[in-house]
Amino acid sequence: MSTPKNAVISGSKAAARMREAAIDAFAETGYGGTTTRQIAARLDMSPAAMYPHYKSKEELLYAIAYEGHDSALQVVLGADIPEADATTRLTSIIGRFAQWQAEHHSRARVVQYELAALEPNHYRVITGVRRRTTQVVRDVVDIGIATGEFTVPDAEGVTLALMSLCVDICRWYPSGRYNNPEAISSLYADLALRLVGAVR
Amino acid sequence: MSTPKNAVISGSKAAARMREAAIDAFAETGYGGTTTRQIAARLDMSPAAMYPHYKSKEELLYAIAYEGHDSALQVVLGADIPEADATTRLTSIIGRFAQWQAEHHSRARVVQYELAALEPNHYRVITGVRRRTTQVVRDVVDIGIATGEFTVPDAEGVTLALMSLCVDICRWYPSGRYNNPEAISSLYADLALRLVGAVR
DNA sequence: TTATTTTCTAAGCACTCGCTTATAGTAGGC
DNA sequence: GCCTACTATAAGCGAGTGCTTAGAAAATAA
Repeated sequence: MSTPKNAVISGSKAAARMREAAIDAFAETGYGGTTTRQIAARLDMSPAAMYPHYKSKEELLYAIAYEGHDSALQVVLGADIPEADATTRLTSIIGRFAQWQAEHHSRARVVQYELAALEPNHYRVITGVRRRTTQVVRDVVDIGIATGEFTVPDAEGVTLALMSLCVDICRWYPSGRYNNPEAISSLYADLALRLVGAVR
Repeated sequence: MSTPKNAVISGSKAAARMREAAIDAFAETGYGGTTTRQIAARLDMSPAAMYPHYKSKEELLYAIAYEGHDSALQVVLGADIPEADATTRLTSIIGRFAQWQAEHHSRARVVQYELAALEPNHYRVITGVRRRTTQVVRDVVDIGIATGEFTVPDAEGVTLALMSLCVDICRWYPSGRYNNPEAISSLYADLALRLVGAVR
């Protein structure tokens, strides 16, 4: 779970609504291009309404970024099937991760593109969570190489590409025929197997 | 060429310096998070220094976005080898396009991530240029499928993935061993051939 | 109920925003 | 030389910025 174990995210209903409003606003106009008044206005509240819940605009972004990255990590961990072969595992992990990026494309955009606005200490926490998510994929790639299921000259490069491909979904989704999370999921599962040269 | 054929980009030396300063600033703090005063300060100029060259902050962004997208299109067109086979063409195009993204990662970030701040008319011009760039890749994918060089169940999806993969470079570059444009170029050329299932 | 804590608002502070205006400096053509 | 066109500045306008304070309202606990 993500909610109570760190003091980062307030459990209050109003705080959650503020985060949702902020996500929409940040996704549309960026962190620097969004004012705290605009966020409050989306909830028909006064300009000061954010401050009982978050000490600053940056703390609000941090709460959003932490919740989002932790959520993505849980999705990847939950999609893994440790007892299955590497091909099945990679299909499940990338399919679900890509689906999450599509389903939550506004959230994903804020969470992944606005990190530069975080304080150094906050930034470090977020990149730590992100590293753990990447490591789940990397481990499966390594196992697939070891068992001979995958043919990969460069595990680091391919892992980078797998993550990069999924993360970029929030920049363009939806587009053309790829306008629903299920279509994304199956496309990206296939692309992932191609990238690792899986025998099929 | 990109400079004189449209009135978008001023040929003046000072205007070019303003664009460079703005690119660095926008890449670091985003369009909304950057002030015109900060841009001027990078050139040790007064807060009003931008206005003889650009009517507004948005016009400055538009000039940057247009120049950047046009430059990327020229790179892709220049990398194509129409008389060669599809495998060679795709290798050249994606290798050079990815290399450009790495070499110009600050510029690429502004050009690709800050488009939402453009006026609708300006936005439309930019997406037009982007569509032409994508079409170059799409055409080669289609030809490779037709000649049997590539095995692709879904040309639209694979083209989307090829572009997406390259565009996302500016979000993370440099990283680990992938810290120079040549390494990016060869990695991405290989990844592209994997994605299209090229016979090798 | 009353007492306590939490959540919100009205008002406003010190400062910054994009941009305008009026003017000074400067480079090149004649 | 001098005119013209361009490039820059100083000063400042109206509006908006993140955030603070004091206190009202609302929810929760006793």
